[in-house]
Amino acid sequence: MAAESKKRDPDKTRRRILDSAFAQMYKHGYQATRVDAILSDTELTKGAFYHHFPSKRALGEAVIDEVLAGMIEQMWVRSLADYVDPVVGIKAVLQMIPSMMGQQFAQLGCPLNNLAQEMSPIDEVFRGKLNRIFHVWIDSVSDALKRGQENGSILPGVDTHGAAIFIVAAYEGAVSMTKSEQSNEMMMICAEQIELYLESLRC
Amino acid sequence: MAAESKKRDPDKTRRRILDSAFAQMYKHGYQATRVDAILSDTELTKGAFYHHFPSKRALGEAVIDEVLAGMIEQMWVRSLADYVDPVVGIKAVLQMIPSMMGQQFAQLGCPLNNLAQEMSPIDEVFRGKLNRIFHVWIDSVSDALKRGQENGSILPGVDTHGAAIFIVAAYEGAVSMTKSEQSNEMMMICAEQIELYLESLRC
DNA sequence: TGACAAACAGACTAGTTGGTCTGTTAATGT
DNA sequence: ACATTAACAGACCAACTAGTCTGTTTGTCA
Repeated sequence: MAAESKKRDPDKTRRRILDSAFAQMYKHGYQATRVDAILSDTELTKGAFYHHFPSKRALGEAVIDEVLAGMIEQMWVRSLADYVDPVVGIKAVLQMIPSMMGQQFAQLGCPLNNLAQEMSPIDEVFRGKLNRIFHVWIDSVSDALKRGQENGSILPGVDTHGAAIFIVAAYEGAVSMTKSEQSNEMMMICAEQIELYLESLRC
Repeated sequence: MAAESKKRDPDKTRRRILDSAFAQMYKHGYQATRVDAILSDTELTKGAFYHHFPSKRALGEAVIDEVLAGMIEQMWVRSLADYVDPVVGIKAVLQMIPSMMGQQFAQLGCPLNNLAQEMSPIDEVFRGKLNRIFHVWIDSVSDALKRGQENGSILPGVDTHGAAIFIVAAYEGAVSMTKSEQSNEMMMICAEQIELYLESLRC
């Protein structure tokens, strides 16, 4: 049978909740995300929801741990590892992301930064989780730059940690401006300047 | 009489509401700001509040128009106008703001960017107001750079508009990282790199 | 096949929240 | 002094929201 919609699949159900929650949190933020909205979106009920998650907060934390962290891992950490030249790698990622996520990215910004900005001042647990992801990201950029120094594509004098922080910060700033403007124009202008900065790290 | 707390001063009352609302919105965002919280903070009542503002939304818009816009005007537009050398001016503002706003800035970030990130995807009116302020800010940086080109402190080849956008973006990114980390360390590291970028615009 | 637990269904609740409505009090102009 | 209105006071309400509780159904394993 093809239409086996009545069959139970707890793992899939949990995933659906997680995905719907991510979409809601991405657009409205954690606080403005409504459990009821997730329920009508997934066509599930209160019973199903609270069977899989003890609370809205637990769901929020699970979204960070199981969805968000994986996205950064996939988009940045793994991608950068593929390139010998970090400048080429970072440039490639910078152009891949907007095209991969499409219009949504210009409208909704960076899901990690969105949540970090909302939650950092009001919840230490959320902030800790989000900030740790930021540092995984920064470290992956820093590592790429270090490898570049070892293979002679990056100037030896470059402070890789400081540069990595700035690259992530500049990128987040560019995404923020893009979101405020609701147009990819801002992203392209900023990307140009970031690339200029990246070239200045070259040998 | 010194203690004239019973006297009525509608302008001052309105200001108190506006200031309290700004503080709440700065910390929690617009959506999570509660009218009741403003009332207990200002020790006013529902009657007073809804006499001065027809709705929470109108209050939010007033905070943007009357508080936020003024802050950017004061912090950036007026400050930059005082300097002949735009690089010196931007550097000075970059260091003035965190020291002026103190610990709050590292914890709560940039009030303009906070609101823009929260509201841009879900409310066109808010986004329009916030984005306009961003452009006033960008234009003031752009104008400073143009004056620098005229008086020979900035390279003639520099795209002042693009550079101005990037400076604001990089600054917002730096503030975001600082807020996520809850430490001024991020701000200082990024400021260093921004200054490096600024020097590259020099003659 | 029959017990037993996991997976779900959905009515219900207690606490919030923005906003309304009917007053009361202070200023202001005549 | 008196009328009139702006500025406020605060009880009240309807809609909403996270979470609970009592079931019912489905899978699993002996």
